Amino acid sequence: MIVTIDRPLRADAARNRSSLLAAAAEEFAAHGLDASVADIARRAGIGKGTVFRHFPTKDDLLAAVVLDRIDNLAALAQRLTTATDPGAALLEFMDAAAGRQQQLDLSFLRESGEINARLRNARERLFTAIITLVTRAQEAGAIRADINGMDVILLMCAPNHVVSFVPDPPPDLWRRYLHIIFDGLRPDGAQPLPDPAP
Amino acid sequence: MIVTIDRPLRADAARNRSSLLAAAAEEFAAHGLDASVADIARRAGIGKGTVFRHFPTKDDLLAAVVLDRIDNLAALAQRLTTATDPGAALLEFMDAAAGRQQQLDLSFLRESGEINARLRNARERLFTAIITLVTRAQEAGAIRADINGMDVILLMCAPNHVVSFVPDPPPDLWRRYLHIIFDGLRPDGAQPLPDPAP
DNA sequence: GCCTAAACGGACCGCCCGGTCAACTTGTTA
DNA sequence: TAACAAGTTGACCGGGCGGTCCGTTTAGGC
Repeated sequence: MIVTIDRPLRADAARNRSSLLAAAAEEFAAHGLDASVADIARRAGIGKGTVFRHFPTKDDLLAAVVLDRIDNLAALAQRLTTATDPGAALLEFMDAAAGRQQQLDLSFLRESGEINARLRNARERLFTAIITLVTRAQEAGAIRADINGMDVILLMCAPNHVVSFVPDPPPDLWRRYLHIIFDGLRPDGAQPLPDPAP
Repeated sequence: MIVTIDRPLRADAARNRSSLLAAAAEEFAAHGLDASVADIARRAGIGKGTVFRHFPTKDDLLAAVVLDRIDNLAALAQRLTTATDPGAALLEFMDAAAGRQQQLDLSFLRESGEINARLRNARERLFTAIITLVTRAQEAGAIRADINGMDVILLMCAPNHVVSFVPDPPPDLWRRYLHIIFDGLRPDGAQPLPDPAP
């Protein structure tokens, strides 16, 4: 068992840590998981060794970036569970979720393993909040009944991915596809879905 | 200028070439662009050097695999342009397109550069066939008017990508998401899309 | 201002990858 | 069946990656 005493970070270390996280977020957004640690370090203006002092592994660094985003999303989702218009609330949530590069996050959704407890915890918060969001929207008749929290999680990431293939995407193009997908969730169509939700 | 005389391949070379292509398709499907040439060669039961004799570059090998798929898709799309029910035809096409791993293909859709002429040609055929498919479906009132051929191309790849994040996906789960997305293309919703098509 | 532990940084390591090459094997043709 | 071109192969190369290490710098309590 490893015992770590959380003494406060030295001022310069704290500064470096935050610019490192910012740089990592940008670099991962730009190059996906292939972003190199050396590039991240360069962008943050620190040495490569310093990166590994803060995060023992590239994966740990990625996890920290993702935790940040999942945390924010979970907070937003929880806030929206009390909105007056449940349909609009769900749309707003998916809009916020799709607006950022989420590919990385998704790959962490399935890791059931030994990721750090905070991440697993944040994921749990996010999941349950989304489920309430979905349930309320269904009760309000805003979306079809045979939809899942998982469906929403999966679909909200599609727009960004899809847009990533067009050469010079207008910055809001993803909204177009989110809109289409959200329309697909509406109860109008009424034909049952061919497969059960995961 | 390089002049190549197309003499017929030796029997063993032809055999190797086709098992190489099959192995490459499987390996790319399993590991994406990160599939290593060595693994592909091993799966095909040939030496790594042989791979590079048939295709001077890993990218050329990928292009050959993709060409195959694009060709098939284009043929299907052309066949469907004369179907009696244009709405069903478009759905059938998207179904066939989504049913296979298309991520690779998409990345080639945007390469305007110096990819080989056959590939560019097949892509062109695919594009125009899809556009007719979409136009006919619109004239039949099966899908909304503010949709593009490009929209269809982009969206038809989303289901597979989305499903790739669920741990042990049932083999037909992608159909669920294709269905949702296709419902989003239906004219019922009627609210105009927030952004113009690419 | 001094001292020490904390933090830093970049040279360095081993690994894996795409791609090359020259020695070897094999299909083909007369 | 002989002889040659076509094809095969795996050792090898250079480069880039994640990760390590140790000499150097620096923040902050006294």
